[in-house]
Amino acid sequence: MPLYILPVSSNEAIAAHLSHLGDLLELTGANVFRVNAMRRASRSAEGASVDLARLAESEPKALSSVDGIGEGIAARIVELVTTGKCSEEAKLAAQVPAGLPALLQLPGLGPKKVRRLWQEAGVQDIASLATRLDDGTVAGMTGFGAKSVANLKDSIAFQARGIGRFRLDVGWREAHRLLRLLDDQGENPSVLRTAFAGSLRRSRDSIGDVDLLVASDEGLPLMDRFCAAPDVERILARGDTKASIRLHSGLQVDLRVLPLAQFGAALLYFTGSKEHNVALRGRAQDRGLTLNEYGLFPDDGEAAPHTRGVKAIAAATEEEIYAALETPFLPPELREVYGDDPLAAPPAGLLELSHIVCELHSHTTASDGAMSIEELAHAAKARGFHTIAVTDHSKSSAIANGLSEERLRAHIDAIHAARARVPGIQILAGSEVDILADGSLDYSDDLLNALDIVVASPHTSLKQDAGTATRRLLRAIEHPAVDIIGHPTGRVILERPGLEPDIEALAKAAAARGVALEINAHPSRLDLRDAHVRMALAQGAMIAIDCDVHHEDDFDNLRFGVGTGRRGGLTKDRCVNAMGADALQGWLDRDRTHAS
DNA sequence: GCCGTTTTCGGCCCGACTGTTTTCAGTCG
Repeated sequence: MPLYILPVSSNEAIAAHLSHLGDLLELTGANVFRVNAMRRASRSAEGASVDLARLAESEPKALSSVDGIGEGIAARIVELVTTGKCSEEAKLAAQVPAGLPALLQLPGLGPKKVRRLWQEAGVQDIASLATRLDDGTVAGMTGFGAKSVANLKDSIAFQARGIGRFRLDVGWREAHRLLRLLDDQGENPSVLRTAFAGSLRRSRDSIGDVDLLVASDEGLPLMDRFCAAPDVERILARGDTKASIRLHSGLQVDLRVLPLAQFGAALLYFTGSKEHNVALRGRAQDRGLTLNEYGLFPDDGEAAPHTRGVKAIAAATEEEIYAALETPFLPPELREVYGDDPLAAPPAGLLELSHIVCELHSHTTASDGAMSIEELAHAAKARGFHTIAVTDHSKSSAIANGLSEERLRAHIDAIHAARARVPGIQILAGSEVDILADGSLDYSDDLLNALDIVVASPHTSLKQDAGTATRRLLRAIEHPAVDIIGHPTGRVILERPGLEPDIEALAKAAAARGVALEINAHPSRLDLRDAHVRMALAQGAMIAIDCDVHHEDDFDNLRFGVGTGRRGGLTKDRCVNAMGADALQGWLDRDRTHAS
């Protein structure tokens, strides 16, 4: 979709323009390295920890300090931010049919073939491609045979199902199901090790496909088993060491089978990101080495050392490969391109799942949860938590059975009473209070002050413009009763974008007030998202990671929230849920009177 | 278009698989 007429104020919007520009360059036959540079800049913009639009206005020269953005692309960003369009993008868009870039998304079609379909068969968009496939035009072109035609028809039908990316939990579930199937619940002696890689392992907020690795010396039976797995809709590719299937859900799953001795190299390679791999290969080259999916080898100038009996310097584990490259080990979540050094060491004390010792956002049967106060407390205690905050919905969330002021007063008493029945865990009486459209809260100050903890969240009016949303959330942050801003943007992954507030401004105010900004761990939210976490940390804000528990299983979503935090560089000391009981109480007792 | 103790030009990761091909181009990750 051409975006060049929309105002450009967010990093995501800038990234979308650069990506679109990359498509257009590719379709007009530009140098492949220019195209790649544009793609790389787009990804860099998307993950940048600074607000590029603000930088473009205040200090445009600093744009070039972002990895992958040089003078040329910096100038385009300045143009986008100041005029709302990019003249090069507009010029190229005028040369290319508007529906053509969409063809690049069809599996099996790359820039070369799309260009030929456009120039030799007059294909303008997916509809005209379908026509040319049906009337035999495409089958008559050199390089396109009957199989290509059939595959393209399948690709179009698949795309028409509207299946794009998938939520992280879907990938997690399928990855574990298929790996269990392949190793026969751990009983298959030929399976020496299994892992999932790709964006699932990097804990991106959505995934395009699932990558599975199996260490085994007997690949073919595993390929058979994989391709015959329940729920396989179509086998997309199948070789001796690699196969791809599509499930009925539309999710594509790739399997690689390899010797155990090369597992680390393959895991590294297939975990990516692509940019991280490129950076590591560059590091290898600097040291006279060459890195591929089979290992790290001395570079003798010849290709494919693994096929020529060259002994690998490192291959069995990721750790030994990083060590041999004299590069600090990077956990998968940080293998993206951020800032000016993509191979910079991870922050000391990077948050881990085991650091989380309390849950501060949960619901009971009083509003829309499935557990009673006691059941919730027992479930939290069973997870080893020292504190659970009961934060049912406030009165405006009528659809979630939000509590009236009167019901909340009785609920507070019920929570206090439950403390005696569930010893060994602190049960906080709280509320998830709606932040109304104007930034006011859904309960009186008097009632809010009677609570141990207040999570304030936006639930409605999620299409406000950025300025209004920023003012709305700032007002909530500045309310002295508020402790946490819950799912600050209200986005739902793959469904709605949510608010686009000025995260840096919110984080600055939150830092001044001691308010934490939440990473809601539910896989449909992951809100704040990774790039927002980076921005918030840079401004000094504290972060909360909460499961927004409605059902007992929701505690398991913590891994996704922690993954998002780690992607944002979150350390243990900046996460309120990693505080011990005393420190947490100290935070809740902080001075709320000082002005920001 | 970006990048640089091989730095202002000349590189830019590389191997598996597919389909259409008789030796390889294109796509994908």
